[in-house]
Amino acid sequence: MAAAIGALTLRATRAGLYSRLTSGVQGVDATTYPVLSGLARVGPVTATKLAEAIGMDRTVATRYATRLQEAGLIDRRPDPADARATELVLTAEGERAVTALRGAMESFLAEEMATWPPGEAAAFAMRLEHLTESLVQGEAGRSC
Amino acid sequence: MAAAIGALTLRATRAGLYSRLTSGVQGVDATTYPVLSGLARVGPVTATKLAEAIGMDRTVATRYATRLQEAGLIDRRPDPADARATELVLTAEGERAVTALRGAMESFLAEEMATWPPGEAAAFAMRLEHLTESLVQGEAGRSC
DNA sequence: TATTGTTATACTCTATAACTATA
DNA sequence: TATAGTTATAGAGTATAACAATA
Repeated sequence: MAAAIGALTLRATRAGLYSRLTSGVQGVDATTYPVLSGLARVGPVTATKLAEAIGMDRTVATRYATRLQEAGLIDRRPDPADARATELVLTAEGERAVTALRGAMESFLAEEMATWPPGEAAAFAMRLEHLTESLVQGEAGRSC
Repeated sequence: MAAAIGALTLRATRAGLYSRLTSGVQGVDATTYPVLSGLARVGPVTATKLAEAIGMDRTVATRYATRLQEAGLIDRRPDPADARATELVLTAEGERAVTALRGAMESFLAEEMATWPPGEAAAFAMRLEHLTESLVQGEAGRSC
């Protein structure tokens, strides 16, 4: 179990997964992927809030957002409620990219879980999610 | 499920896990951890073979091995069968460090899995291992 | 000629600090 | 004064290439 977690969190594994997912989509790479998928998950938000949501530094998030904007996948618009804030939103092309990325991930998972007993996938996902939360919380707790 | 995998493979999560594990052990950090634990797993090997085993570049493995050697955790000895090769081995202090690291990981996992139904842990570990293998193999296969 | 170990170099990613504009 | 966004700078990590020694 420890070995499996170790292997899954290896930089090479992570980089391999992301680059495989993004290889078919123009304008996205392993580093900008979390920003794009995060934006798709939480909807239009400011860069600071998005950075918090995906566990990334503000400055990195804004830089990657600029890259994605240059690629035409996301857009910036002023927040009507706060003139300081800028909201990030997916463009139509960005939506298509996200759809493609999700499709690639889902087809991989479907293939992987094809032989699993019914109902196992949900239980596995729940445990994996909880495990990750514990890891993140444990880290956050350490700074207190 | 995709979200759980995404979160687990996030750089921040990985860095957090590794730095938490290694925070109590002198001479090991998040970057040298895979080298040390890999060496403990596969036994005395050359830097090139160790790098392959843990999915890391040869040059990076040798540099991190040097760091670990300077910290007194591993040692280099000539391979009797091949004068070109140098075998990496754990020192007594390195063995103690690995034991401490494994203990930290296992206590975390034990705490996490305390509420799981009996037998679930083994099934979960098996599926997680298989999932990771598929990710790695899929990446390797792409280069052919 | 190929391989091992290593070092040098350049490149990318990340983080700290600082700046501007607005609340 | 504090916060959002951004940019600049420095530091760490990684990968490509090249070297000497040996198979």
